[in-house]
Amino acid sequence: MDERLTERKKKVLQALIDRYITSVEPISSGDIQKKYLPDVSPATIRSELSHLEEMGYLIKPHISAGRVPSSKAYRYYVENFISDEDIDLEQLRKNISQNYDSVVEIVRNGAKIVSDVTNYTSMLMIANSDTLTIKDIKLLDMYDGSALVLIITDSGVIKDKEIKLPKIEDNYVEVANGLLAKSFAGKTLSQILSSQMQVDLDSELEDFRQIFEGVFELLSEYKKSREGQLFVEGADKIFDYPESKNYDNVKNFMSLVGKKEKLQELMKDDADIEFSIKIGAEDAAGLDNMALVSAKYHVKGKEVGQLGVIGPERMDYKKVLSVLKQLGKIIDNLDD
Amino acid sequence: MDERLTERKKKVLQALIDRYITSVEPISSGDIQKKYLPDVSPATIRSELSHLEEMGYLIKPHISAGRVPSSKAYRYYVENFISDEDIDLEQLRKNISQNYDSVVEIVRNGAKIVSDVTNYTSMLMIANSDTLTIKDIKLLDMYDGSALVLIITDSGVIKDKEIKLPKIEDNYVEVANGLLAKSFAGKTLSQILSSQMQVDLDSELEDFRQIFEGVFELLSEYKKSREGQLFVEGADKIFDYPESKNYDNVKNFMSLVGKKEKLQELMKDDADIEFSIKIGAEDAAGLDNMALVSAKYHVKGKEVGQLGVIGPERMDYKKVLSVLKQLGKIIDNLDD
DNA sequence: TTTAGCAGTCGAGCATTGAGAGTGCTAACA
DNA sequence: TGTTAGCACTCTCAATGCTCGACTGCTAAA
Repeated sequence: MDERLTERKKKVLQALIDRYITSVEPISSGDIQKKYLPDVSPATIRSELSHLEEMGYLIKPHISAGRVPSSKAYRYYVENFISDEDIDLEQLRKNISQNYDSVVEIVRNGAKIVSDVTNYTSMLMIANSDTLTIKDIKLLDMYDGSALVLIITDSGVIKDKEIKLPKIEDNYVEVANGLLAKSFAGKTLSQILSSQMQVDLDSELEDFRQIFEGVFELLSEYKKSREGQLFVEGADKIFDYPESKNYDNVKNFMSLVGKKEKLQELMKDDADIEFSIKIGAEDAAGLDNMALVSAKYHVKGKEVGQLGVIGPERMDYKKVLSVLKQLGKIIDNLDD
Repeated sequence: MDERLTERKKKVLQALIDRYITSVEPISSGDIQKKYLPDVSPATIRSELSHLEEMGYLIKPHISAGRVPSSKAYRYYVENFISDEDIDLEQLRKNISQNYDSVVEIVRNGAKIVSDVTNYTSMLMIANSDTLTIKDIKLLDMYDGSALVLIITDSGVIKDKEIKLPKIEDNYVEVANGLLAKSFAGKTLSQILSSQMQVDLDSELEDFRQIFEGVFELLSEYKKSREGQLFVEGADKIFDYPESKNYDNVKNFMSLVGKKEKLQELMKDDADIEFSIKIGAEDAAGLDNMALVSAKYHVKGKEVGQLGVIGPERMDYKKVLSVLKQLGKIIDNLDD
């Protein structure tokens, strides 16, 4: 989009969006003139508006109403009108430190925090664990025919689970431990779970096949259990928006928020972008009149998931972006 | 409530409710006469209806409309008109076995299953862990200044976590293990976490205070992390109900479903009842025009949580109860 | 006790109306 | 060429009144 807007058109557009975001009612030429551009007449603004409408930035609900921003306008808005200075860091910090004790709690409650602070519906999706690296695997004999499997990973997470042991010979567990470490240490979860590697092991380590199969099963179960888990908070926030006056909006919103798979899909879409903003149905099917802002989260530099906000297209992008950014920093910078 | 209803009144009431549950529109005298009691005239039914209304079982939305059941009517209905025979066991079994492989998955997806099958919003709450019994606690030296804590409980759950070790002397971990086992084995989580016991230990085991404190912390964190976790599925189901035509209904419903604390409270209320049915605001504040059916869940005889359905007051109680009962049996009877 | 008949009540749907809000256009002006 | 005032036009919204249809409650008779 290399359409250039004149300075005045920019001003008008920004004024209209700013105003619309707070009032959520069609904005008229007189409105803008009074509060933002008192030096020109409403008629002038009308002609600017009508031009902006031609360019696709504005929509008229009907002929005798004011105008409303289009998705394109919001996109222009987030790209051009939002700067980092708008961020209110301290307030969020205070808010969080007042209500949450530990880091773990903050991460666990990420969605709730964001929803509380922004007053929009928000969601937290746990990153998939493909790049999780195994540091060590240990079997711990429980002396009752089973063993405890400990999987030590690079993100400090340890997965525990019991598996049944085959007939136990004296140093069976010990040997198995050595083999497991040798086979798995340093590998990522997805490397391990690729079928190729399974075949290799099958032929080489016949005696320990059972153990290995158990471990594979545990790993894949673990992976599955973490796969894109998604938590939604504040779904009822929509009733605080004026948009909820319109039944279809509520229904759309709710049916989207209810479909976790759909949300996961939306969140996953841009796995490689730090911040993603999707506005309206043109950006993602099903997002009619809605927008989704999401951000990656890291703990000690390692990606742990995504946090997102979903709300009406006219959401307060400044606020949402600043909250997501700040929370991201807070989470990433903590020393456990 | 020891009001006796005549046989005919019962018939009329049941007919009206049955009909209302499917049509969700006020039921008229003629309606009932035609489909249920063709041997008497509408006028007769009218007088019965007007009597039932006096008794508080029926409500007239307005004078020229038919009648609608009151909360009291639903209560009478679930207590008197539902028998166990109505249950359709096979279909549910099939449905579940088609879509889910393992028991773990069924438990994890309990809310989703119930929501899918009943077409109502449903929720799953994990039981609190007060009665969880510790079988053993083991420290596993990681040789990097920290140790892995393994807590082996009676429900096969094993909690894993690292804690920092104080200066390590040779057999420190070994001794600690002995002490931990001696102190904790056989106790329940709530026994351990009572402050009384902490004091005992403080005086007796000064050298290992740090370890014990670490373990206490882990246990209480564990408890907290499991405390009444609640998952809601199918919140958007309300849009399939005719009730959603009414904006206030939707809003009420959504704001209840959005408030997890409130839902937890409602679920916890009757912790000692196997099946609980709450109908309308008289049974629980905030439940206007809604009903909540919930049931305890057990795995191998041990309570693991509650499953509930929340929907309009006129929900299909037969179906919901049968699904909850059957799923309960399926979960309890499985051999891992 | 039951019933038929009938008057009475109310809601849903529809058309009509007037007020209010904004726009687009035109013609004049800088 | 860009800006402006003025005005006609369009459309929504809320209020009003109307009719139609659906039930009920009552009364009087069986």
